[in-house]
Amino acid sequence: MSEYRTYLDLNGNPIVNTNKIKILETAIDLFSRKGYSGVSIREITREVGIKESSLYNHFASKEELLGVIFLNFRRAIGEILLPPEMLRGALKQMIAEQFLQQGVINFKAHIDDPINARIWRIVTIEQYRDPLARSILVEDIIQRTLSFLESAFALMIEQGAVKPHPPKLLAAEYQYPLFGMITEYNLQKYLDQDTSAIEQSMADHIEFFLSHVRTA
Amino acid sequence: MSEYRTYLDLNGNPIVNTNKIKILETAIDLFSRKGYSGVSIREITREVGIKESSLYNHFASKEELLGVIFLNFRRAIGEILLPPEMLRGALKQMIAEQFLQQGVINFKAHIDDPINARIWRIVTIEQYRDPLARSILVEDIIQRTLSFLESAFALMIEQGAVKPHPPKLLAAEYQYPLFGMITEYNLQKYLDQDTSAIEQSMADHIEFFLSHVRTA
DNA sequence: GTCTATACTATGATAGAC
DNA sequence: GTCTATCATAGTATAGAC
Repeated sequence: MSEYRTYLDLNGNPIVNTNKIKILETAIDLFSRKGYSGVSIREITREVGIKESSLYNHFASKEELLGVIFLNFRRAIGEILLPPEMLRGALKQMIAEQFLQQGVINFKAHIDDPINARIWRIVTIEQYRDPLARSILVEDIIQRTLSFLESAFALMIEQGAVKPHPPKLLAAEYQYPLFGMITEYNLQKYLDQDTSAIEQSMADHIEFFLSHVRTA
Repeated sequence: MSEYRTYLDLNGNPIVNTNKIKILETAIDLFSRKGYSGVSIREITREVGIKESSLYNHFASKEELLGVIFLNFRRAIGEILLPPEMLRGALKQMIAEQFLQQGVINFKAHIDDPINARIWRIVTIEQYRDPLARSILVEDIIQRTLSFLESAFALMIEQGAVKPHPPKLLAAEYQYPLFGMITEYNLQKYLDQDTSAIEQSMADHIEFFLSHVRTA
């Protein structure tokens, strides 16, 4: 259990009760391995060391438990990308290469947190069953990243750092390979396998991409 | 229900019984929307119009039912790619562009079949819970496609059609974006949404990729 | 906030008649 | 091959004592 992470409840208040945090993190672990429907309240509470009925003192239902997990994941995702209003300033201080590499560093910091990695897997598993999981995947992850990058590439073109391709195309060409590789990275971490090959692929991709689009 | 598709059982024999086929296709539909653990034998048999006990005349267990689904998906996946021994011949008759576009056509024919699209989703959902789903995803889909493309690009370089980048890098640069886009395509089809934008992205990607690697 | 006790439903699976 | 009947277990959730 991660000792110092803070979770918020559905009202936006920090969760302080130790057992409530234990329930959350146990559920995150089990859901990420077996899926929401594959895990029972009994199994969660057995692992936490409390009775089933005690769980309902903290969460109104199994579904609310998942809702709280997703709420907190949305917060964590929000921290991966720079706020759009800081984009122009950041690009003045960094060359394109640095900017994109910093993006990968930010992302790695996010996904190398075991809790985040687990919830990322829950989102993948539940995307067809649960509209909330789906909206996190589509809106908070895919669309938000692509539109952020579209703005970034538009600015890089404006600065003359990148050849004048349509920014949307550049965003797609840059990011879609990373989405695919992240999926594989996350699966390999789950299996405790070596991730150096796929990490190298990510670095190779950025280099390949930049070698074809940068003006220098 | 698709009337003319043939399924094989675990012994490799064709399944002829109508109800057994109905069970399979109902399970494929329900598993793809709710996940394996989210669907009960009762729900499947209710939809088929038989009693629970009758299902066990066709499948020894719920797990065997999923196993038969996956077995048949492996067969279907096998038909997407050209047999490796036909690669050299095909590349003599087609230019690189035609070859890659034919690949996308083959793949679209596969994934536009509703049954295949559903099982593709089941594989995604079950990849962390079920080793068989995982091996289909990793070995039959990802690794097989990448190593096929690696051979293809090596031949294209040999023919002078493509610039001499490492074939493995070319395969990754070409295919990973498509994996990401396919995931999105499959989700949009599931939601009955318009897929023209993501299809255009696939076409744009191939054009962008080729414009940077082809020698002509 | 946690417990015991309990309600009630849903689950995967089987036995045996037809 | 399908049915009725049944089983044992596991599922979510609640009431009320401490």
